[in-house]
Amino acid sequence: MQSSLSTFPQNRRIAAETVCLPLGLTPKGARGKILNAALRLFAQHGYGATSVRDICKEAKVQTTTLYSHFPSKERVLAEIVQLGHSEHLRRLRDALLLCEQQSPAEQLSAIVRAHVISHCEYSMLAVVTNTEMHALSDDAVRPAMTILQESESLLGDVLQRCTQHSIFDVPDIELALRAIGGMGMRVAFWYEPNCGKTPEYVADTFAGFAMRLMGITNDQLSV
Amino acid sequence: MQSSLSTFPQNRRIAAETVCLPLGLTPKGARGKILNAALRLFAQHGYGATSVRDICKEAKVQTTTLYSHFPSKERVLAEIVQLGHSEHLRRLRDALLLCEQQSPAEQLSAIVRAHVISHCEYSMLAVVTNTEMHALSDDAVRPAMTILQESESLLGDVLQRCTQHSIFDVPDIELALRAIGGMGMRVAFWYEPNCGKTPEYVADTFAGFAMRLMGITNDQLSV
Amino acid sequence: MQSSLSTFPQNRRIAAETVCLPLGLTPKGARGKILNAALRLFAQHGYGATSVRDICKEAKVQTTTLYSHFPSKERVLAEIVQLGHSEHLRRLRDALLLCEQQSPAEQLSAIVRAHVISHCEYSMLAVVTNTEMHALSDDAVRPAMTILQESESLLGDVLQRCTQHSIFDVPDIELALRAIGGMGMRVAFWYEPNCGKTPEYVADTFAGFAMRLMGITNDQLSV
Amino acid sequence: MQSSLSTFPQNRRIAAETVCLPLGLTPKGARGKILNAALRLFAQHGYGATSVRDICKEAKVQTTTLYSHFPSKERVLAEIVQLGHSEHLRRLRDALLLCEQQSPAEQLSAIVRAHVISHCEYSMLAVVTNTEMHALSDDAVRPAMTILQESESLLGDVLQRCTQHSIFDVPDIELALRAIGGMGMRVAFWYEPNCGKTPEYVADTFAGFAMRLMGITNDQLSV
DNA sequence: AATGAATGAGCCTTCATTCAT
DNA sequence: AATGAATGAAGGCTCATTCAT
Repeated sequence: MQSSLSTFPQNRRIAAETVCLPLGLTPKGARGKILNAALRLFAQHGYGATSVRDICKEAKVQTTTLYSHFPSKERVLAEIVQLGHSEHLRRLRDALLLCEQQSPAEQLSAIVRAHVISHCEYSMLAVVTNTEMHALSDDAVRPAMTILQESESLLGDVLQRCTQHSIFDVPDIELALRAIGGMGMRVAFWYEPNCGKTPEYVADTFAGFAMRLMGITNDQLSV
Repeated sequence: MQSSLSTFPQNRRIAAETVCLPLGLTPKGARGKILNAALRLFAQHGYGATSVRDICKEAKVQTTTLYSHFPSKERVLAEIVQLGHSEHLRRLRDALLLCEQQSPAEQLSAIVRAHVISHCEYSMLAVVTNTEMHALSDDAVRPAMTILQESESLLGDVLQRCTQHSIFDVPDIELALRAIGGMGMRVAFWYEPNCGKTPEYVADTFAGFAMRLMGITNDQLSV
Repeated sequence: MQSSLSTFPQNRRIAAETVCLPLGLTPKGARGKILNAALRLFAQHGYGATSVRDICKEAKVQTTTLYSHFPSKERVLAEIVQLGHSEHLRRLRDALLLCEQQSPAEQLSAIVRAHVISHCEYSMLAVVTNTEMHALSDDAVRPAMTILQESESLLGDVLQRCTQHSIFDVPDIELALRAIGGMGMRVAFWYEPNCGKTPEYVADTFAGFAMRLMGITNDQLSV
Repeated sequence: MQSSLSTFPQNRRIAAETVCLPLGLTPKGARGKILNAALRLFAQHGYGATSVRDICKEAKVQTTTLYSHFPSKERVLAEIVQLGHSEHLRRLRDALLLCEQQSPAEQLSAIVRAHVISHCEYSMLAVVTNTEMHALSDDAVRPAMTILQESESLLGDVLQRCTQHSIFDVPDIELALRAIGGMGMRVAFWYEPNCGKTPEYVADTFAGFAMRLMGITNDQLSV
């Protein structure tokens, strides 16, 4: 078991190295190169430890080019954070749409799976989104914060619906929400494509964890 | 349910505001004032966004005084990180020592409780310890990393022992470890003394979550 | 005779005040202004006692402008030192080229004259080049050192050739080299345009000194 | 011949490494240790590049101990410079006293010998004395300057007396003074005990050089 | 859009020095 | 004398950003 558990692998922040922005959401040209470069550097070294020069060197553009695409370094981060939360919300929503008519248990499973998979696939985005938000000013975070709260409401609502079915039995729904949300968020820090597990496998397993945590047993599920 | 779930409250990083270093571990005099000030600022704004001048203003000492106690800003962080991991490990160890002779289930409960309580009580320390490690050089992280891995081994060993009892049923012990560890770590970000729940209550609830996650039911426990 | 002999006049280091970089070698724009300012300040107060801010104030540029032209304060000095040694070597070479076919005595006279004149005309450069080299790191001095040794070899070779003519009579050629080199180097410290002597006059006189020092008499010369 | 001529050996400033303050003039106790340490460091790295902490570490005393012996770092240098010029003057005087009744030629030889020998034996002192004087304030240099001028007058007077004898023939006595003084001063930079020549040998040779430079021939001398 | 030079604030750190003890 | 902690100024250097071109 030993160090396979290490939450901070060699680079002590995020295990993944290559996966960056969701392809569909990456702008073309300089803008996209800058966002991808910034994402990687923010994820690996943090916003504060990354200079505009660093970003531009990584993106292979001039320093001043960045300023013709973004008004400030902060806006680069804001864009990434926004993009991260948006994509996350979109995934949760899409997952729920596919099982609207099904049982709360199915919905719980679906939303946790979506939550986990997006933290595996866009781990860099998730790490930056979750750990560098404090570098943004009040005005700059507000939109991202709104989206974040919507995502949390989505999960919260599912849990709420679960409590209305007797097969669930959860002592504190708020804590359950935090526990399920938290275990999924951490995935972004340790998951990496070569870790031997597929995103789907991790997602299935974590969905099972969430179900159990909510007081449902495998036996009950399979019934 | 609403925004009470927000993982990033007003300061968008850590909810707690006052609790700092463990009392027993705080050095006397300027050294202690500096560590506490740095801890608070690192927790709230991050290492990179905190200047030595900021720390000294908060600690009400001169910048040169800081340098007569620490050789560099990096060493201030290193000391905090080390202290955080040490205290965490100590708590896990102490908790396990008290139930050495008891069942794996009791041990699991005890270690998760210790894990969660220390993330409630020393939330700032936990946040810095877990999110600012990447700012340290290889040499500076090494000792803290060693302690961190020991803590993880401790929890991993308990989980391993659980699998040898038929009342547990866990599909992937490594993922269980990450899930249990992760949900506890996130506690530091949202817990704050006035949130309406005591550390003990949160700890008990999370210990229950962990137990369920490992496939044990309340019924089985009470037997 | 009195104090006109003082080797350390009013500013106790170098008598000259205005002459700076060789015109032909001065880069245009900010780079040239910085080099000239640094040269004057290094000559007058030394490298260690001159701050980057001092240089920039003298050059009337921002400190950051300096850093867009030079990677460090050390490189500013390195550039000056290199430039000084290069120009010195060039002068010695040019002088020798003009009398390649002539007698060793003519060559000795020519090289000493060149040595002295360049120490008169570029006295600041010579002072910095000769007294501030120790502030450079091993890597930074190496190129300048190479040029310096080439200059010394040039003079040494001339002396060597002199010994093969019976009109010369020198007990220790190495010491003769050091004496002739040394008396020329010191010129940079006391010579200044208003001292009442032209560089040519000083050079002629010192060339005569060198000749005598090598054991040749005026009588023999005129023969 | 080649690099044996290098005026800036490996440490690029002074060849000598061990010889420090004249034994007889070194104060006992902490004061002496501090002066010797400062001398070595000033000689090797320059006054500006040597910190009070450096001096104290080298002298193996506390930083504050220095301040109970000297009012400032500048006074440490002032003391060394003064001591250097005093010792130099004393040596010139003593040498002249021994040949007061003899010919100007004997006197010239004697004073040049004393000049050179003291630059060999106290090379560190000479280097600091000659290259770091500019770091002193006007008030702090004045006494040393007075002594320096006295030394120069001593040599100047000897040269003056030489001109009154027809065996000498010097075109410009001021330049002769600068040449003879200068070649002797440079000795401190390259002489070191293991260079293969004794101070006496160097002194004799340089005295011969000075004599020739003044227009006197060996033949005339031996007559 | 893109370029190269420039800007001014601020970074971490070290300096010489002082003061109670 | 000697100590350890403290002081305030200044050190070299990098930052995000702007502006003519």
